[in-house]
Amino acid sequence: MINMIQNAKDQAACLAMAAYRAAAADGTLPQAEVRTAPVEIPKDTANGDFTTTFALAAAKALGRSPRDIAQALLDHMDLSGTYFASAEIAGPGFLNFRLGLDWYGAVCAAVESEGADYGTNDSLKGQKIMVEFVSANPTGPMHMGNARGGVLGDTLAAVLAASGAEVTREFYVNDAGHQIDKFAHSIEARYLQLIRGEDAVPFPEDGYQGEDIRDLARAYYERNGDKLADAPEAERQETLAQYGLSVNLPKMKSDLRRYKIEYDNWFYESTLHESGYVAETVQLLADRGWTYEKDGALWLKTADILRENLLKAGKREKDVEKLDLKDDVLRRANGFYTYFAADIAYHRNKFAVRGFDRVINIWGADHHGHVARLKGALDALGLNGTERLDIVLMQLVKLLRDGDVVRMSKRTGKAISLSDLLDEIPVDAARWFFNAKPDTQMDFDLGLAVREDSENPIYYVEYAHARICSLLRAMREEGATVPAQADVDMSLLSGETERALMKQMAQFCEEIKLSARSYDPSHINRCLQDLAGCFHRFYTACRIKGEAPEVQAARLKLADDARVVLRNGLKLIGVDAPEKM
RNA sequence: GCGCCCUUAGCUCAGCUGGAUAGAGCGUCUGGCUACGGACCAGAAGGCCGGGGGUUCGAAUCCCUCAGGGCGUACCA
Repeated sequence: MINMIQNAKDQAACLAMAAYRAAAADGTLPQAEVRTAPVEIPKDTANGDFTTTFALAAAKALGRSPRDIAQALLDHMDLSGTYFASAEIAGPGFLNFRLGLDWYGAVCAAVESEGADYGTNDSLKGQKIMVEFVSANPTGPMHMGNARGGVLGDTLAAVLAASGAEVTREFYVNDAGHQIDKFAHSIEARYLQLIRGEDAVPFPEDGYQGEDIRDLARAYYERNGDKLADAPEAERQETLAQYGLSVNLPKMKSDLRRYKIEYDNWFYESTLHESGYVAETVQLLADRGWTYEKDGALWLKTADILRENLLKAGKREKDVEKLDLKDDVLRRANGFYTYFAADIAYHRNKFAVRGFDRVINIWGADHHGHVARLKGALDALGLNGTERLDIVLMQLVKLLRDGDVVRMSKRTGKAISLSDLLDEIPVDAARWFFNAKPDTQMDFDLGLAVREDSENPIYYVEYAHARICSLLRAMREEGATVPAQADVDMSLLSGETERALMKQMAQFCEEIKLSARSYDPSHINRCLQDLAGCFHRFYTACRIKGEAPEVQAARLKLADDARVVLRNGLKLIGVDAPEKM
């Protein structure tokens, strides 16, 4: 919970504001409405640890040059008892602060006192959030897109939880509807082909062609023989579909577990249909006047809903007219509900029944046309989907092997599945690489991911952790122990590399918060890479073993602190922190 | 056609709510341990931030426009 970056920023802002008030009080600066002093970290830390642009921003309102304002602030500022050792004016009017030893000591103290919880914050405290991700069709194996979505969802859930939210990870099982019929028809055809011969039974035109369908039919046949051959068609299809799901779902669960993803809940679409919740939800939309019948089907007035939302969001009327918005079918002429209807019911359930404050879905970018429609439908139900439902769209993955595009698995000749991927590369490498910014198209190089050298960033980070563990082992053998922070003389850790390391340890807290806020946990990867770099540089510059006892103790403590932060960060993204490599 | 996303170093990408000389990693080149793990470290070269306009003290960042790439526009899921 302790975030020393935030604390320092707050303090710098207070100092600047207090200085301004003092300067205004004695007439050095004119009185004006100035609410806050923005504080940031300079790009080039040679300019200081923190800076405020107060003087630049207020120049106009105060009618003075930025440098004059900054000088007046400096003249009215008292740094005693603060985290800062000095302040100075630079450039066009920046006021730069330099941190003192107390701040660095506070960072190390926070790592010591919080341990495995170090880095967490409470910015989302009290919020009940669901992250729904992967939710792959259970009619076949999971593919590469699911690999990326799996990591993103799982890691996003982790940083949200680390920000204080009560998080539920959910998998939505599409075990109903059209694609299950297709699944049933496909297995049925393969099953009957086994009994009557390939030529005697036509395969449905839009059926699933994959080898896995044949495998399911064969497995059922081997276990149960031809007992379904003369059964009524509906019963045969239902039995085979259920059999297929009973094989596929455990396989998906085990593949995901192998990927280190554990869900809190698997939610079955079929339950929404069986309980009448889909029908009830559609009825509710009808009651509210959002539906109409045409050509035997029941339609949702999506166009009206979207138009209203767009105008509310500030779009111009003529731009909205150009969009050619269309309505959606909720119940087909054949009486069956569409996927969209079920999806509305599912999301109504998340908010209205299970009481989530916020719902985040990870979707492939190819579904983006669906986003506004689903949000709008929830708005129409009075559930404020526009505000409370967030869809993270992830661009698709282009798979490469040493620079060449890979489409098919060498072994099976089919699209690469999640389990193929994990056969080829270590799970930690997959998790590291797929934790990338969702909205950029991504090249994933299998050759790079398995390479165990400096080209592969994951080893750089893991190596830092293993190196520290190795040091600690060696020191333990010599009888040296990691001291308590209270016994560390911080003035012995005032070198450039030590300071940089401690600052990066503090920055970790910010990155978790930022990852949660921006729904982009890849900040953690970069932060860890930087942290590992800080450690390696410190370790190269500063010997530990054999130094004077107080120096050795202080540096050993710092190394151990770095180990804790590295481990916490790797845990967030689901990568092991190895003690040896 | 219309809409959404993307474009920063040779490659993969950072750049948070506009701030100082646009940063990392890899690759390339040059260096560095008889001492804690060289899977490391130091240094160098490498850029009209896709093009063009605008907004302002100040733009990679905000607005407009053009170009290139991806995706979508179903009584599919």
